[in-house]
Amino acid sequence: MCDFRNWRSRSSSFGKKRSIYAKSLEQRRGAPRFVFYEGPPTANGLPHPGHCLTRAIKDLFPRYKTMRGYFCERKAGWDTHGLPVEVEVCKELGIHSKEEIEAYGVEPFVQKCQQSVWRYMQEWERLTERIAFWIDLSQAYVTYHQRYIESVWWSLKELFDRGLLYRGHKIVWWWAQGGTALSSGEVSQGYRQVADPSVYVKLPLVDDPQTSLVVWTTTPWTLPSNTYAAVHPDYEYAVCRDKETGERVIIASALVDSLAEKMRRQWEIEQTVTGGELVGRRYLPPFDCYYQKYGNTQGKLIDDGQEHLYWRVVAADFVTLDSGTGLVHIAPAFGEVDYGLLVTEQQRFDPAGPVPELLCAVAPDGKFTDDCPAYRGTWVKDADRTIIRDLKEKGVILWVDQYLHEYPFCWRAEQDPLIQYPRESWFIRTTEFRDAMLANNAHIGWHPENIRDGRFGKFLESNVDWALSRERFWGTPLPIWQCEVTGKQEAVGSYKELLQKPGVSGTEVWEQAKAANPELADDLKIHKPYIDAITYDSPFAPGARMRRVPEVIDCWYDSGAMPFAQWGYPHCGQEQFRENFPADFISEAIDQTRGWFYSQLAISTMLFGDTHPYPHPFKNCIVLGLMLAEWYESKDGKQRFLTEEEAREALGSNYVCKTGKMSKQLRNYRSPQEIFDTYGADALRWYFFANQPPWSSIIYSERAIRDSIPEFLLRLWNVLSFFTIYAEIDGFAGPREIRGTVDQLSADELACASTYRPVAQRNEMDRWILGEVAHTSAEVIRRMDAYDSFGACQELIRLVDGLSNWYVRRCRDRFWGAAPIAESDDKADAYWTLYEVLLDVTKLVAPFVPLVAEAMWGHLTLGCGRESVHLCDYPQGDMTRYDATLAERMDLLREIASLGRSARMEAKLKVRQPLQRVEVSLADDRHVDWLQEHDRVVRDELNVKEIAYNTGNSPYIEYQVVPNFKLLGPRLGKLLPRVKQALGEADGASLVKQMHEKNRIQLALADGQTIDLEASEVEIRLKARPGWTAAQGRRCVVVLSTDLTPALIREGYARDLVRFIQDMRKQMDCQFTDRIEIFVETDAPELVAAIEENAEYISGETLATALRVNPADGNAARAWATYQIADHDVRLAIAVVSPAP
RNA sequence: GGGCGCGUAGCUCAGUUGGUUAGAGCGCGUCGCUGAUAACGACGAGGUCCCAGGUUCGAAUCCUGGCGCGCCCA
Repeated sequence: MCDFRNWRSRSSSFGKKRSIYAKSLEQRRGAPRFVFYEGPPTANGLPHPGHCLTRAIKDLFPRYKTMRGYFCERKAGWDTHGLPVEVEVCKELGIHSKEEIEAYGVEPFVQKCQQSVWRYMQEWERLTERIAFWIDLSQAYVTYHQRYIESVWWSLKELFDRGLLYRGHKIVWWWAQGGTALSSGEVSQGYRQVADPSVYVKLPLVDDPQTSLVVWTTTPWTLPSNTYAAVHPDYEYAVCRDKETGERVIIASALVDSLAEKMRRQWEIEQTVTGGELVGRRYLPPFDCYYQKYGNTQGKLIDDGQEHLYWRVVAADFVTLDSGTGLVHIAPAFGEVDYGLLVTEQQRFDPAGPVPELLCAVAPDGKFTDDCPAYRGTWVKDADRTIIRDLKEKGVILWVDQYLHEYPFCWRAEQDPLIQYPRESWFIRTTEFRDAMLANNAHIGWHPENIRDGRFGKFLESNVDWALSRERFWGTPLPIWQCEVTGKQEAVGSYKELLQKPGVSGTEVWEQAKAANPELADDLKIHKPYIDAITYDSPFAPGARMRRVPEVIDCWYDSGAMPFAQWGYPHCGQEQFRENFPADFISEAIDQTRGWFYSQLAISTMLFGDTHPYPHPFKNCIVLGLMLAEWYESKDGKQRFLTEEEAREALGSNYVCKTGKMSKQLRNYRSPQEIFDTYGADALRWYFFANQPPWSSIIYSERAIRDSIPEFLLRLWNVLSFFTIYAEIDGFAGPREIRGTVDQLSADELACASTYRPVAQRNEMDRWILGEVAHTSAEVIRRMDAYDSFGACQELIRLVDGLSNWYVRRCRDRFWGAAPIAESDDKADAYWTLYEVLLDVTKLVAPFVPLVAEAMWGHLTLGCGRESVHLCDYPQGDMTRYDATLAERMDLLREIASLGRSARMEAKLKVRQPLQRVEVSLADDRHVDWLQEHDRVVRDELNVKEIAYNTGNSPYIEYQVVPNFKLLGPRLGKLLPRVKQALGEADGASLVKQMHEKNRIQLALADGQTIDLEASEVEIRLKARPGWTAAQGRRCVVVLSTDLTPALIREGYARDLVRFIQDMRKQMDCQFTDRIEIFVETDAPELVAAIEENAEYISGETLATALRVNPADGNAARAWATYQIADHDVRLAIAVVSPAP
């Protein structure tokens, strides 16, 4: 007998599982590949529940495809570079800034980073094992390994040589005091509300100095670097004459009234123009520091003609009317969109001549440079006040007040405001591939589909060049060496290539470090600072040296290169790459849209777009939803609990249930480890798979996980438990009875057992459930092949429900019979059917719940055949076994039973009370004969003596004929409501009669028109007439006869008695096979009569060898218990006469 | 501010080209079963399908506009 709790803690040894994984691969070698790419997690943080979901989904499909016959290798990978690693190490060292790292020493710092990467490796490996994620950790690719980096280098050299890598500016959030850029995460931590000056500045037109553009800014210090003024080309602008001063200002028409009121001016609109008409007008900037030099400089446009480089009106779609004036001061050095505008302008000019440059009067330390002598050396924020004063004197300030807004400060130095600042950066010209990427994207199978044209497609459409470089330490070094004299650059594709350069030197730095500390990982030699030491002779200038540029690259590039870099391609692994490109399947959470999904697609499109047909590098991607936590907290939010029980204990009813982001700080979720220990990994897996489509957000709720167990896992396990109990009793040893080879225990193999009979010879129930299994297999395959794991789970749930609540429930007595299997075909059939179903179900669920399935396999195979269910083929679903008509009939049978129970409930007649008769009225007569032949189950289920079926007139029901809207809608259109009405008003019975006789209905409408309706165009519904104990469904009505005869009542008493005896058996811990003697004492003659009349039935049900009513030795010492039947006391005692062996 | 997604039972969610009684599980209630038993089963109550317009013979479903929530990006 098996204990359902066993599988919870069941966890076979890692070593054994690994070997089965290896075997599962080995036996598919040479088969078509199913290629899976592992998106590399970072192992320098603890895994959390979200990772469980990704790992579960990533495991499901490879397991499924392997069982389906594909060869699916699963190579693990680790993402190891990047800022998070540096931050961890900084925390450990208690330092923050880049300067501090440099003071500490780049060499020891990088060494620490390399070690830190593996800090939580064990936890990751344990999670991977516990959630039964089959992946080859021993062959994992690691992004800091030399082989990996050289592969990345090769790709960068390709891009460089094709002119796709360039140096430009990137506007970053800059901590001037610390001299470092902050990541967006860091920036968002530091926002707080401040009051900044709000300044409206006049920019007089060059050709009409009495008229000024008006721009608005909250950062006056950016005004010396002003380059353009932007308008929205579609907005209307007003030229307003100030009635007091006579001067004119230009602002957006929509804002004239509100601004005039704010500034207490009286403006009269002289003229309106569109933004487009303003484009090209020149103005005088607020400061002349650059104007003196460039004020009249013109450049040659690519489309012929000349234009002034700076201080013109330009068009920009990002201009809004929400604040300001509808005209925007553009300082490209200090704003990302501003910079974008400059780039757009630059592209209009012929690069042979002068082109607009980035005007930046501020140094990296946040102080003004010589470009702006008036404020030289002043910290920009301190200069604001002086700037406003100077501009006032100059008469170009229209208005000044204060503006409250959120502004970011440095999270490590709270008094330091961040500024947007241009840094030199390397870019990849991804914008050139925008259309190619979109074309590639169009071929990808996204799940859910909307990602393609939605979030991901939209992201691609607004593509900007990839800012590749990072001014950091721990990352893949950018493989570009630069001539110290000419500044000319070249890319290097491998370490070997580097060493072969002429006059190479500097390798000794690494060699010495390694000699001093032999423990150092060899992969470090290709990292900073060792790689920076390597220089060689410049091919561009005699005597000059080539030195590496100092940057490392964005670690997203690392992971995006994994389709080839995991093999070290092209330096090695060319064959592996060819065989494993592109991937059939990847999966990550939605936050990877701009991360790994993009980096992979972008790199692959650029490198392999010309040589490989789309899509690549992945064909299908399941985009997972975010995982949310659920917890309970006190109403003031101060106390938090993970379960409702804990909350209730501590707070009574003063708690609320919350769902929200998972948070390490809040500690609002349970560790996956605890869930595994309590409920088992499969419970978690099944919850993830079966409770919602993977792309909807998932609430990680302990309660929900627990509650999801009974519906499927426990139910399935109980069926197995039922089977094993009786298999033991009857000595049914399935696999051992097979003469011949026992391997996967397929139908062919089972057929070799002497008691196994062809399915066609078995009864309806057996054929039905085997058909259900076949049908479900086919459906599960269809859905899994479409990456619809949720739908597949629904099918499995349906199957197990039918198995447990119909097949086993209705077939129990077949297992209870006394005859040995060898002598009872029916019993043998029951065993072989249930056995085969369980085997197939075990295989079907194996990819979903591998641990439970493996335990089931063990119980079913008794050590015969394949050692693991995971080495079996997935059941294909033998559809010759599926009889659609039988399935429909069985469905109807279940519906009748259900309606019958409903009717009993209404009449308050418990099932133990037998009834003489039910009437079943059906909408049509297609299945009547069959139902009549097979109604034993219904009689049993409803405890009735007879069932009468009818499809004609019945006193209990009336007919309702309704149109088949789907068919008639297109045919009749507007006529349909009238047809519906006419059908409703006509006499249902006569319509049905007409239908039976002519197979069509002629319907007269109110206006005299006649409509001809075919049988398929209407639907006949049944309705119980009021006053009967009846229940109605779509297809039938079940009516109960509630008249009880004395004999029926007595039979009900007997069933009551049986129930009490069974109760006593249970209390006495009787074995299922124990025989007993029953003693009954009662004064009620009708009970005595009932017992005597049904003695055989009572003894049979309770395995009694003797039934003594009011025995002569009534006072003998027995364990009497008193029960009540129909208000009479009944005293009962039982004694075991022959215990089970 | 922009993009994407989501609003369906007390809770968590299904609902496949629009078709007339909107489903499941949990929870709740009533009852049953007691040879699957530290289980199991049935039945029931519970819905303005966020709101308002529109398209249509017909809308939870399609369109438009609101409102609310979430994520991503500014």
